[in-house]
Amino acid sequence: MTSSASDRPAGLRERKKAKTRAAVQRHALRLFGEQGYAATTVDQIAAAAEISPSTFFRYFPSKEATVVYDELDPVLMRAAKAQPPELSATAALRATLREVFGGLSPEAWERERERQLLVFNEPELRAAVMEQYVAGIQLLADVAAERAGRSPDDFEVRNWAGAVVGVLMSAFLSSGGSEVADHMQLLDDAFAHLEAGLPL
Amino acid sequence: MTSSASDRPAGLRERKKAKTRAAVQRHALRLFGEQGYAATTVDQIAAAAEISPSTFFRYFPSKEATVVYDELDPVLMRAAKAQPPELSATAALRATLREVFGGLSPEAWERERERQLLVFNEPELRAAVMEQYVAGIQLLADVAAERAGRSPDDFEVRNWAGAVVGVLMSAFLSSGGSEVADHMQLLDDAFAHLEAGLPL
DNA sequence: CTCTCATTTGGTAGTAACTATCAATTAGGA
DNA sequence: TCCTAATTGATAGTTACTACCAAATGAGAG
Repeated sequence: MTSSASDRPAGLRERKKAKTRAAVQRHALRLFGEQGYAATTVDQIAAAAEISPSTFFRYFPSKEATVVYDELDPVLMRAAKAQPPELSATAALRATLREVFGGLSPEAWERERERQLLVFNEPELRAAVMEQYVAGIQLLADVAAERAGRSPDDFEVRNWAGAVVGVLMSAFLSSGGSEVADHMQLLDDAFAHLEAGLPL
Repeated sequence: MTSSASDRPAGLRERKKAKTRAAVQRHALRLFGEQGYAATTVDQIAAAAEISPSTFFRYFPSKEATVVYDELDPVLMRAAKAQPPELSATAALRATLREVFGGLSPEAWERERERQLLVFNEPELRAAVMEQYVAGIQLLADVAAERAGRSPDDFEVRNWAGAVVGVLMSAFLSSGGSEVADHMQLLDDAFAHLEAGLPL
């Protein structure tokens, strides 16, 4: 590689690939919504997107991946790292969520909501998304560790990350398909409750 | 059904079924350990247990189920409900875990540890187990709600359950295959940290 | 003990998610 | 314009899982 391919206008090739990828995902989500996840075959998705089934698997490693892929993860990471260091781990997290989700376009929100609705109702997908949450433990632990000047393997750091992810999971499960603003408020309340030691 | 089949010496039929079920699971776990989960086919398991592949699926709904099935869940539930009502939700949980896991036979421990090791190393299985954890949120919320005289849908109750499950997940992930006693101690420390509001 | 009936079993055929591979096409640069 | 490398489509296979039917087998009635 003589020059990084991560910038510049991007050749026709790259643009076409991005477009195909987006089209596949769009048709997949549409078909899942219309017929249900299990009832939709990869062949149908490929046909709708006008590619061969072989090509489908070149763009997505699995049928699940069309739903599970989360474009927000890197954005969240960057926002988290940019929080002022004097904030506590939980406070920084709350600020990050407010920042990223607050700055989301209405269409992005709508897509996100549809995705969640789908994932919520299909057991297979729920399992896949939970894997993402588990990966999230690691990510959160990394960020919190750096902020606190501790190791990501530190017991308390990992414990914090686990509890946070648990709270997120629970919030996600409770609010099957509720309103957006409510959801933000709910998360904020949840973290406040967590910081208070979860009194019942 | 003129009389419940849940007691009495149990006919030859029932005994045979239980034996077959156990044999299938035993061979499955053995093969998974020897060759890895993905590399072991259902046909191999069936052959080892001397049944047909069809019959395998009559005993277990999926290949996953041979590993994921958790015989401890009902025991935990009963122990949790038997805790004195003056304990806080978290204290009751800690007591329950100490009780159930403390009273486990060495063989049961060994089996449990092997299962966890397997699940820990196979992504597919991890996803399946996550589903269990999700179900666990509901169970915990139910028990805690009854104890606190609140609804299982109560926001704080669900939040507590989510955080607890998150802590369990994290502890489970951190300690890939450590010693048993250590694991108990670790869990206890984790819950103490949680009750203190997770200070870093 | 024997006959019958419901349950259990094995086999066959099929579907759908992937994987590996190879030949044909196509974009980009010399 | 031609060469090279990336992208694609098609073909053939594997594996988890389902639906179905026919043979075997345990349980109870006579």
